[in-house]
Amino acid sequence: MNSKEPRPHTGRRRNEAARRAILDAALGLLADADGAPVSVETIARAAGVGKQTLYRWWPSKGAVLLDALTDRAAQDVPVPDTGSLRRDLRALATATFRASQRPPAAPALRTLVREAARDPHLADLLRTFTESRRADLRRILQRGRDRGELPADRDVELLIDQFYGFFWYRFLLGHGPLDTPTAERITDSLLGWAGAAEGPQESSTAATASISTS
Amino acid sequence: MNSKEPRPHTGRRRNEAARRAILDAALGLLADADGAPVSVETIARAAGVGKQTLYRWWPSKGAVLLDALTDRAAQDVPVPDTGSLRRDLRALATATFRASQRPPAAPALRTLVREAARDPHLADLLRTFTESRRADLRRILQRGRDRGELPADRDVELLIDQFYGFFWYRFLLGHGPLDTPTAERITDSLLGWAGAAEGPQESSTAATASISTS
DNA sequence: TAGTTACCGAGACCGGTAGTCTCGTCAAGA
DNA sequence: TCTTGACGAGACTACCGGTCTCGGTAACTA
Repeated sequence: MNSKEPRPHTGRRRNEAARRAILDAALGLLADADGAPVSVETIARAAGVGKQTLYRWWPSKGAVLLDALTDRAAQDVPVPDTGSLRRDLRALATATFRASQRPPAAPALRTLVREAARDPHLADLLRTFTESRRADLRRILQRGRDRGELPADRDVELLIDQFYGFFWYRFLLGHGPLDTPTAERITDSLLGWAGAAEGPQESSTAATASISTS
Repeated sequence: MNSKEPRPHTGRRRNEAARRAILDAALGLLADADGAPVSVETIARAAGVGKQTLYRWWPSKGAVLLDALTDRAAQDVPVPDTGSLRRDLRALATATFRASQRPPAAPALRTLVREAARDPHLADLLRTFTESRRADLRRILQRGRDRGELPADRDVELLIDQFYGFFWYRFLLGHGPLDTPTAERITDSLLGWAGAAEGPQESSTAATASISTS
């Protein structure tokens, strides 16, 4: 028949409180146990919920964890558009580093990556997440190139991977700082530490002397 | 008593064939199942060996995997010392990228990192491995700085993390090339793309002129 | 040759996990 | 009141890392 007609919903509705309880419990556990894996049993128990309720709404444990994390940390890193490439990049770096450092994001994200290492489902989700961040940075760089702030022959993909590679490397290994001075230094390193402050720095030789101060 | 005297070895000796069989089986499984986890059972079965034999000689599964990988890929990336920073860095990048791409290293290393994400023991081993690579690069950069090829105010640790961060990011995500042109581009990007090919590109440091000829 | 020692393959076993399935219950609409 | 589907609870399967035990066997010693 015309089963196209979506049969009106009957029966008990989804319990929104349970959804929130699951996400909250997941985020809390992600944040607490730094590095230690978070089990489904633990999440369900902490949320006061049956495992089946969890699997009814999410396809895997990884999906729950990612959902719990992005649920809050979504808009922590806005994409700047100030009209200056260097300022945009510096702002993005600063916001990214800062968001990655303050709890509960830091331990949660670390645990999430560890889980992704053995959960292909979660790995996929995480890949699309990072790809969207890469796309944000790509837009920033291309705007800058259109304005002539970036030489046309610089490899944008290379720059993107240098930035996020640096970030993830330091974030996951945790052997070096990810603070505001670092954000400025990585910006200068990517765009050319010569002529850092402002103005086109061409004529490679000339500008160097003036700025290397800061 | 003088138990200091090491009692001469008695009893059956270690079976070298079993050792090799285990390492070969481990490497083969690491290489075959890209990303898929490798279980101890599988290794033991493939090597025709009891699990206990494996645990008699290695403290954990991760140790076996790392041993299997470094057993062969040890000296694939020699540390260059040509007298030119740019040439050294380019050589290191090229060798690193090349070694990471050719089988069986590539899938095996990827699997190894995934295993390390949930095996703290293996994570430690892998950390010391990467730290030694970082130390190699640090020496190269410091030699270059001593020769005046690198401005004294450039952050060496930042450069190291930019390089290896970029490498691991591309290697693990696999979304961009790690070939020879990329090795040259990342070198130029780190050392300054201006005046990349030849000639001194800045006036600030006098020494630069004399050596960068390559 | 006989005895001792320690490695060998095999596999049972333990604790823990992801995901499935079933049960009796409960809320929302017809 | 009856149907539907979500709910909490937890048993269950399948798998894995790591431990333990077993009978057998190679290498060395007396």
